[in-house]
Amino acid sequence: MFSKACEYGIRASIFIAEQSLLDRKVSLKDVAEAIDSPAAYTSKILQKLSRNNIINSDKGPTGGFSMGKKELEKVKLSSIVFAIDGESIYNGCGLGLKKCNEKMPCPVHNQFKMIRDELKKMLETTTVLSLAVDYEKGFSFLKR
Amino acid sequence: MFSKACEYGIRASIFIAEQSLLDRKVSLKDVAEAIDSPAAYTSKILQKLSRNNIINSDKGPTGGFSMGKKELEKVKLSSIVFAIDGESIYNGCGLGLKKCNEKMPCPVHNQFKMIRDELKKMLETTTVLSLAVDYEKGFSFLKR
DNA sequence: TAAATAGTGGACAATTTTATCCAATATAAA
DNA sequence: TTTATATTGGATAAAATTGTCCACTATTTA
Repeated sequence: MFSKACEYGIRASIFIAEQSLLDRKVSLKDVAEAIDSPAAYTSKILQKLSRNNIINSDKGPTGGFSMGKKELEKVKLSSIVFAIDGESIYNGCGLGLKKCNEKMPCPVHNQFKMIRDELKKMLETTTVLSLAVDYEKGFSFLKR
Repeated sequence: MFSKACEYGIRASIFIAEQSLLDRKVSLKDVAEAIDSPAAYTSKILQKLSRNNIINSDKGPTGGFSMGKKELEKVKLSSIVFAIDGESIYNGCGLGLKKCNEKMPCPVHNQFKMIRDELKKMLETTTVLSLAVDYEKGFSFLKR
């Protein structure tokens, strides 16, 4: 469904969000351990999220990654997916045709449209904050 | 959503099905041209479909690929996806966790389950035959 | 101002996926 | 039985994705 990079990105964001709720900045190492991902690769992904204003990053001692109140309130899963995987999830044809629309649809255009629209709605309405709160309560897990 | 191989596989199956409705066998070249895919790569995919009894393949002159009446009636998209991409679409965790279930869910487990179940239902109820019939009527396209 | 810390950026490596090439096999028709 | 045709299987190659390494920059604290 998503690229590995995107999966790491979502998991990392949830962890950073949760720690930010507790007023804690986290280091790259913290993140990689919390979500069980390769640190250096995760670093690249966090850079992307940072450039897209989804998370903050601060250098130097006492530095690390965090999310501000504003970000916590407004960041949806869709922002993360878009920042990392682009809009192919929404636009791309299910059968890989370059052009595929109502006028000239691939054979499964309508069937896929249904699913895709559901997915889109889900991503656009699910906040990282809500996922972080559940995670904080121990209702969900970021590794294993 | 699916691998490129799987996209080619679905498109190829629809084309072969449609031609079989007209009692025509098609060659690898025919398929590759009809769905605009690399021939040699498509060959590997057709082999996989053939071994999974989704299509027939006959060697020699007058050989080619085809689908029998039985196959035409029973082959669903799910069979093709399973033959090529395996069951990761159904089982795999949306966030890439090795273990993810009701007891120990990833943060988006339930949200993804909804979408995935819809997708599964769609794949399991959509026959290649129905897609081939639409394609035959000019309602849908396999390239561009 | 020096030292220690933490993210950044760029080059590089491994793996997986996608794609190509060609000799071998099977088969139909002449 | 020879020839032509079409798929098969194996080896390779190219491209994309995933993952690693290391020197550099920024920043805090002593």
